[in-house]
Amino acid sequence: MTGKKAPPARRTSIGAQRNPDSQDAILRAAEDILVEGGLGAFSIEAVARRAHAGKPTIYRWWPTRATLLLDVYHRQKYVDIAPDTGTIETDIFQLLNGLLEFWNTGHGGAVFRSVIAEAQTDPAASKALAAYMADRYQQGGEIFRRAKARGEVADWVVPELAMEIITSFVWKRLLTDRLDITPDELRLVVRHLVHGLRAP
Amino acid sequence: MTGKKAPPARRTSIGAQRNPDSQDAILRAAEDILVEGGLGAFSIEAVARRAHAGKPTIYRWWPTRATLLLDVYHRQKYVDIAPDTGTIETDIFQLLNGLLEFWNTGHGGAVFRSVIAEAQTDPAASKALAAYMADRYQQGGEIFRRAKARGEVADWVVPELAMEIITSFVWKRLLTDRLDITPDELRLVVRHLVHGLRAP
DNA sequence: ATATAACGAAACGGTCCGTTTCGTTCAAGG
DNA sequence: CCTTGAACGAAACGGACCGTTTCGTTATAT
Repeated sequence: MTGKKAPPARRTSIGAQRNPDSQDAILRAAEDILVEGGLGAFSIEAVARRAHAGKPTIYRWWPTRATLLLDVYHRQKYVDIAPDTGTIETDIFQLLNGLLEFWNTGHGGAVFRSVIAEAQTDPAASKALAAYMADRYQQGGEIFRRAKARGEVADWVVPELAMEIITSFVWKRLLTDRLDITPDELRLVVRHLVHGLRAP
Repeated sequence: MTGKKAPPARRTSIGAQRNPDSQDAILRAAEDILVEGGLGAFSIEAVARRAHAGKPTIYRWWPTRATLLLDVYHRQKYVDIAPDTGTIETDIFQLLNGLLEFWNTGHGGAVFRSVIAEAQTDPAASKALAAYMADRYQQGGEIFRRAKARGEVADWVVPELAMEIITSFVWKRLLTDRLDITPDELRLVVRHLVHGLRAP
């Protein structure tokens, strides 16, 4: 819960400039609706009602549903994408575990699911998501660059591609409502990824 | 393209029983709309218009949007989920390559994307998708059972989990509009999965 | 002091929702 | 053979949300 109504009375213009109170109220209302009712309940009308804001105010600053959604998403503060524990296997475990915790405990999971779903309909959301993911892969790829420098991972490993591979499993779990992964299960998954499937 | 209008004139009741012509027309119209306009264009109204069907006829047989969507999806005929080439690496390559071709060349990709997106909103769709996936993992897990019998993959590998892992990468690519994977790239991905990321 | 822009509220025409009402066509059962 | 009942397409319903416009108010920027 991020709260519902900060000013009890009517909020109004503060002159010829954007009202940060309105902005906050709208983003908070949007997040609350998304978490409580999912993407199905997420409409501009509903956000406007809950935030006690006018629809034109929302449309002025967020021209589409997707931009508002992405703004809610970006307000979430994220986990460490490139932990440095000294070994690649624990790095990956830590990364995925942090991601799962972020999705499970906060509102991150519900919001991110919605962004992905929106991207299946709205090309702008799709593009924004792609750009965001590319950036994450670039940053997170650091754990593989370090591991390659240590001689720990094979030289044919492409850091960005490896990042994409190791995160795709938890993506799928997020989208199929099966985020209840125990640390033991996660360790097994990481083992699959690091050591491969071959017999020793 | 599955065509648009089979009977040029008005289609009517054939008595106190379901009219298969109407059923076909509705499913074809639904698929066409989905492929042409995506999930955003997919409404019961639009399907009824295009199929020259009454809305009550659709609601009678498909109580929700999700059930119609899933029916369209299930009409797609699918690829071999458990190829048997003799080695696990080529088995996996063949499996993923078939999946990519199915998604890229036919309508399978567009339809499946929509099903996943719908599952983020509709709990019924989510449940149906989960059941379908569990079944696919069970069937596809056969390639790992065979490989374990050959002593080719490690004995700690869980077939169903391994299936989930190897398919999650292409899932993510489907959902982020990046299915343009060359055979070389795919081979590299499979290499990641089979041999792991470690240095030899 | 005036021009300008953001604000919330209310209302607009339009689309889709899910349902009901109608006249029809025809299989099933007495 | 003839009545009953169910499925059919069409049309219309109230309701929700869309994206936009119109309004009176507020206060910054010039």
